[in-house]
Amino acid sequence: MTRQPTGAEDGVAGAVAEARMPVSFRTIKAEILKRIHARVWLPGELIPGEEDLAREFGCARVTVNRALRELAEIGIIERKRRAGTRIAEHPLREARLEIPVVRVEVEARGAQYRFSILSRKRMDAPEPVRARLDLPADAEMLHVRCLHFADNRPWQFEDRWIHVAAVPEIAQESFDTLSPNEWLVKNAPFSEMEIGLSAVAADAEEAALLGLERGTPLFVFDRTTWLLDQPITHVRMLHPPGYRMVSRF
Amino acid sequence: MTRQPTGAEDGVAGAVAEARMPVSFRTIKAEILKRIHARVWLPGELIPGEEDLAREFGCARVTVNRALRELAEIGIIERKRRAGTRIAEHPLREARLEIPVVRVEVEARGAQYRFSILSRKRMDAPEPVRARLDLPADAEMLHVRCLHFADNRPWQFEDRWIHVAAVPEIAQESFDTLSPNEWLVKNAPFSEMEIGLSAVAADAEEAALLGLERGTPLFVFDRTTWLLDQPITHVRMLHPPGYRMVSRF
DNA sequence: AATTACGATATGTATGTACATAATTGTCAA
DNA sequence: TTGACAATTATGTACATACATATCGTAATT
Repeated sequence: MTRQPTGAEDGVAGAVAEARMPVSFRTIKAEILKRIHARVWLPGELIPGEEDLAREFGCARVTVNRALRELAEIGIIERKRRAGTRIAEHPLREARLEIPVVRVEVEARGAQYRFSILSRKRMDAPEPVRARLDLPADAEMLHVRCLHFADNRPWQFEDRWIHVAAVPEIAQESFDTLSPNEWLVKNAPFSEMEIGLSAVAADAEEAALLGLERGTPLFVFDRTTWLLDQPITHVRMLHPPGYRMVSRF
Repeated sequence: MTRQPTGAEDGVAGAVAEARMPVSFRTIKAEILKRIHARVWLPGELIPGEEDLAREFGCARVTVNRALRELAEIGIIERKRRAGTRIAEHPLREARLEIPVVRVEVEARGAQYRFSILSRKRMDAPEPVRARLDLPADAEMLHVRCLHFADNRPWQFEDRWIHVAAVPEIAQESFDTLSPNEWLVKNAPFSEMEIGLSAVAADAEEAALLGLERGTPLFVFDRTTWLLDQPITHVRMLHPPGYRMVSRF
């Protein structure tokens, strides 16, 4: 290929003695943050346009654009087409919470993973579950209870309801190699999900299963998923104290 | 944010020969997602290189690059320099957790917000806090404890450590109009953050402050923030039972 | 005065090009 | 066999350029 439509690059030959290191978009991000912090630019204030910044930093506008775009993505600044870029007044930011497969999560800590199915049967879902999934009373549901272990110590108690019609293949699945969690992740793509995080006191059964005293605080992670408006599953996952869900960014 | 319909959405397939509308990186993202969903490309599988995809879509490599970069950012695919791009094995989906200012969060529920500073003094931080912030023992720290109310009922107990050197202006702040939370959000931008979610039993003091029995399960939300490697603050927020952090997407 | 049309302007995105960088692979020597 | 090193290659990023698009302000029109 090797076309050279511009071929310009005229003056270069004789003029430039020192080679300028290209300015990275990272450098620019850092500099912008520094200025915000140093109160050179105050919240709500309009900052110079991309063109100006590019001139100031001695780089291309696209480079400034990328820096500003990424800052806007994490809510540090706000941009509008004709209006320009301004420092966010209320940098309401969002964290991204990674939701791994339980097995991977356990193994990532260097522990040995194991799970055991406590029960698996078709039955009518209780009202709260039906309501969350928005399903009629007679919808065929599969109820699976499963205990996940890390180094043979209870790690998570999973209480799951599956809408059979949405994942018919699950009828044949016995979960003897893959946990319901992993099976669904691999076999049932979803487009929407709602997660809830909270804390509760262990009831008698939960305490017994997790090997804890009744009333022990449990970390609750519940999740409901849909594929294009069709409810797939609702799961409630309980963790013993000490568990910490982390996200860094 | 920053969505726009593009209006393009051309059939792509193959027919369009003349007068090509530029292919948007959005189009490419969508197409890639479609292929993953349709199992054209399976988890773990290597997909064609940027050059090939650019040729296939009839666009510049940079455009494909942007599409793939953004998909990699949300964990859909994984990229390595010499190795190429592959579909993520464990489509560990991630939830976006919005982290509003407490006041806004309370007011959004139609409740009346109020807060009260329990203590505010300079003191050495305990070892765990220092460790998390990666600060030496003699770093000057400000410790602030604050109770947030919704309709006069305790909503959150905030226990915060601030690295004074990172936010010197805080020395003069008395927090009589803005809570530490809101003050920092407005005045101390950060570039990195780590959040942790867990459950604990209320100790005697926490129980007293929140008007609960000792041992009651509390939902814990802790957050540490940095601005370019400089630690800013570490905060631990405790919520009474009933609190549920939700995220839908 | 209210409404509409339009031009100016800042951001948004696509392209071709070039070079940088990381990581795998092949090659050769110890 | 193994370790060092170079060649190869896919991704990562920068640049100049061009055009697209959303808006704001203002002028023209109703």
